[in-house]
Amino acid sequence: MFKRVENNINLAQVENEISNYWDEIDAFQTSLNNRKNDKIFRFYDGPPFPTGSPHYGNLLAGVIKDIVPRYWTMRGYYVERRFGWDVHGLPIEMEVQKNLNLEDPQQIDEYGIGKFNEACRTQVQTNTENWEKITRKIGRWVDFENDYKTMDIDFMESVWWVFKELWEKDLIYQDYKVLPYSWAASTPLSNFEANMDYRDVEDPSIYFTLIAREDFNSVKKGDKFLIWTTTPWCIPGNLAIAIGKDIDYSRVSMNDEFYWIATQRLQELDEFEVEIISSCDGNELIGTSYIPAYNEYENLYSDGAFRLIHSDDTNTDSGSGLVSQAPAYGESDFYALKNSGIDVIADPVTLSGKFDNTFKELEGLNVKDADSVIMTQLKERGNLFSQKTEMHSYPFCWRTGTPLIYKAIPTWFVNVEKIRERMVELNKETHWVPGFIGEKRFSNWLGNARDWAISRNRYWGSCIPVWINVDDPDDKLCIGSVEELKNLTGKEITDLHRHYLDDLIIEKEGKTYKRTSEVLDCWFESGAMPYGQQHYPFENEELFKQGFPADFIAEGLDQTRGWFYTLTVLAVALFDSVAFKNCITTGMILAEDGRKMSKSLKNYPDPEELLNEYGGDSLRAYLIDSPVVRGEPLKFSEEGVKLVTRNIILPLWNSYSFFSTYANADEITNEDLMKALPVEERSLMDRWIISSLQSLIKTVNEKMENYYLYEVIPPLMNFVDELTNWYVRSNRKRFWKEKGIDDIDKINAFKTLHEVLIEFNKAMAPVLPFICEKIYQGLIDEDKTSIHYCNYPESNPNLIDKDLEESVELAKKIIKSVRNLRVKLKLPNKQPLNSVTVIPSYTKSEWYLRSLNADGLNQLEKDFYNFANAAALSTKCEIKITSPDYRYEEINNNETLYKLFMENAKDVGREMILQADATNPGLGSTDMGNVSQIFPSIHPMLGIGEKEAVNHQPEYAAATLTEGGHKAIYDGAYAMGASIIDLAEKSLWDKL
RNA sequence: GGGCCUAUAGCUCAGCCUGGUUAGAGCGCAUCCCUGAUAAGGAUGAGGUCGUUAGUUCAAAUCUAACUAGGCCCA
Repeated sequence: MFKRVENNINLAQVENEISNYWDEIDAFQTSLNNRKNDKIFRFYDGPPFPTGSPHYGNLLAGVIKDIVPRYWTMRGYYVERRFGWDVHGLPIEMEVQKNLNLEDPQQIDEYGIGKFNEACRTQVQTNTENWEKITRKIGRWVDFENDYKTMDIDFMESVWWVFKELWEKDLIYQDYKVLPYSWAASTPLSNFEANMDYRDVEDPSIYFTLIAREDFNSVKKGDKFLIWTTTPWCIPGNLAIAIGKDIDYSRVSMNDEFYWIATQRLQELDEFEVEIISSCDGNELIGTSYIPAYNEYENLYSDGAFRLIHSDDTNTDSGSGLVSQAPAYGESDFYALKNSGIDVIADPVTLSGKFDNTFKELEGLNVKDADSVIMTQLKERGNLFSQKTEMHSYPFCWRTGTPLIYKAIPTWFVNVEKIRERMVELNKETHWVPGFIGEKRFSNWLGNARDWAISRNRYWGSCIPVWINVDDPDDKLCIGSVEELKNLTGKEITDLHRHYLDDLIIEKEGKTYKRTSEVLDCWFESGAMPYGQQHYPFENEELFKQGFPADFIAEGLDQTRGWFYTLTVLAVALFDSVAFKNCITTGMILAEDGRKMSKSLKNYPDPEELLNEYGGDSLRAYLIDSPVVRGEPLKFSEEGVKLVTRNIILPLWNSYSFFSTYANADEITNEDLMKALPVEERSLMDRWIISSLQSLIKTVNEKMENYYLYEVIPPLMNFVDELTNWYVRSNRKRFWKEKGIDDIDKINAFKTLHEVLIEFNKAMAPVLPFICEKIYQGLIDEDKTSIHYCNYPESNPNLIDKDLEESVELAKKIIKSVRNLRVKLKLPNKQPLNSVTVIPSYTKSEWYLRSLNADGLNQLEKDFYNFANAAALSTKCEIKITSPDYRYEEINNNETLYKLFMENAKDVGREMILQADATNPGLGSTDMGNVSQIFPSIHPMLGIGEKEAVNHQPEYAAATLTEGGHKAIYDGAYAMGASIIDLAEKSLWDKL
């Protein structure tokens, strides 16, 4: 017997009970074990940083990463789901620094790297608890025990293997990178940190001049190049002047001297009396040599320094169109020199932000203090042209409050440019949802990829496994495994973090090697995750190969530059393969006001409280049925979650509670249900709801197989409506019949509802794992089982009856129309009607109505009336069907017919043209034009593009029809000849 | 400054690819009905210069271009 359930339901409480039940029967593990010997569906979990508690973005990713694996598990695959933690990197270090009150790297060094790193390790572990709790609440099945952490020695060893593979493929090199730098903290900062404290400050704004060394094209020796800068302290490091090759420059005379300036910037000299001597393109100036303001780096002249070069970043929006280039202090300067083939760098500034002894007059001066000294010196040497100050926005160190500078720091790179074309090529193999992310955004990004800077001057991370000969910096050893390191050092290796490695010296062939101090960018580790989580190639080789590349991953849009990218770089570099075959990219979740969710503004509901109120299923359904799954932003609204609860989850529960109430009252058992007739012998309505469910299952499978999650919820919602508002509502009386009266029909009804509920809940189970489990448990007799062990329903084409579905669709329309009429006529809903006259607006309706009513089949008729009862028609009410008249006047006067006509008009029109073209080659634009000429005042109805018709390309001759279509068809056809009239008749009426 | 995305009813979004109907849905709002699935259910109605401008076309929410605003990422 079926248990009776309350129709009141406390979702969060029920979900908690279900969670406990799953624990009890070890449901997740069992669902995996059941598929142990089946095909593998490989899923990669993108590792989150365990800082703070999870936000909605994490939850969204978690939901998608649960739905898809649940679906494929039910489809019969083995889907391992290991949780991943990205535990290295700056965010954790920051958190720990704050806890320990350590302000900068110097203080960390004093505190002790070992103690600091161990504090990071502890911090990571305390954070993970919260994640487990919330993950449980959203119903995500994922293995926390058999997780992977980027700090595990196995993971870190695989990272070393990856690094060494790249090393041996000659994809790793060392160079400089210009980074935001805080001299007070003696450390480079991430861009993120650099953006944290911008202030408006007053800085010098000067024009200075540099003198042409010799004649070059229109440049004469002694000419002065006019250059603008707001950072005078960079002038000692100047090695070039950038111009734009397409910018026009003028040589002007002023006080008997000759100056060069961009023609568009001549206004800078308005206050002087100037005369333009000549002008030329920047192109002609490239290569001109000049004398630097300071001569300490004069030796670099022979290496190509002190020339005019091109830079894309030069513009004429401000300044003079000539820009001082100091490659050590500006990223764009650095690349401009590189691109010009000048491989020199000059950096007279120490790590503490002071000038070294290169410049005697500046030694020991802080760069900002040096500004005024340098300006004085320029003035003395005659290089200063003008001097004022300017307010602008400038980055400051968020910790020390001192101005940041940009400075070239030695950095390790992966040579991505070498493989980027291959990355673009291979990326085409990945199925992206939504498509534009992969085809446009990610593909563009790959195509423009620059070499990847992978080293960080930090502490808590995987170490760069390179030991350098202390006497010869070009002699380097790359270590690719623990074993290798052990053999070379003779020491037992138990951990690969800095404090275990920094003191390990390698003595080899009489030479001494010491490790380079940097750690790896933690993005490198996340990209190495496919290998790290399996400890490949040291273990699990077979397992790894079976599951690479991944079948599926999902993350937010921001990961196109993050995880998606790093996965791709490493997979292409190592295996010439994509890393994942299918990728769902989600949009960003914003607060309801459209701004970013912000803890301080409190403009969003706390995730945990929201889950306690509405439950995980509600949140899941809300997120999946929103723009985020199409890669667009979502304005998160608590009200939206509430609505989903009301529109999907409660009605679904109600339909089950309806079943349980009456099945219980009638003491119906599973054995009773076995007595039901086969589907094809059941009533029309039973066959209809079953057919509709089968069609739904077909659709849902198609969408899920292609990862179009956002196209899954609407049809599911639509079915909930059909089930609750049409099937249950119009069949209630069948369930209420007393015993002994038409027992079999009652059993059929119960059986149908029972079947539909079970199958529908299976179909919903990946999306709403809790409520579907709860309902399933109430419908079956078995113990200790779970809906998630079931096979996913597959559509049975024998049970699908499209004509029947359309008939019912039509019946629904009639019923709605009758309700509508009652309202308009102010007739009470229950007042019996003697007759209702239905004028179907097109032939097909008539056909359907006949099949419903006039087939002579009592059962059909009865069913239809049952159904009609929903509209409170009397069972004695006569439904008259009259034939519609197809004369064209009516088309315009009949809304339904008109709509239908227009739906078909295009096809009819196209066919007419094709036919006309085939049978009457003489028919061309003129004829078609005539048609529209004949009735210009009525409507332009038959249109054809001149070109297409003249060229006789019927496939392009997409004649279409507008308003007044029917008359137009007749008239148009008349204009074209009788054969077309026949065609018009035939094909039009066939369709109508 | 660059790449990508978005702009349609008070709100959230369909429709656009493949031009042609009287531009749809849900929520909200108003009015009414039901009260034997009731923290429900149903009906009706009001509400839209389809971001702006130009172009292509007989015809543009739909195609093209420019612009404006917002988002994400990168400089």
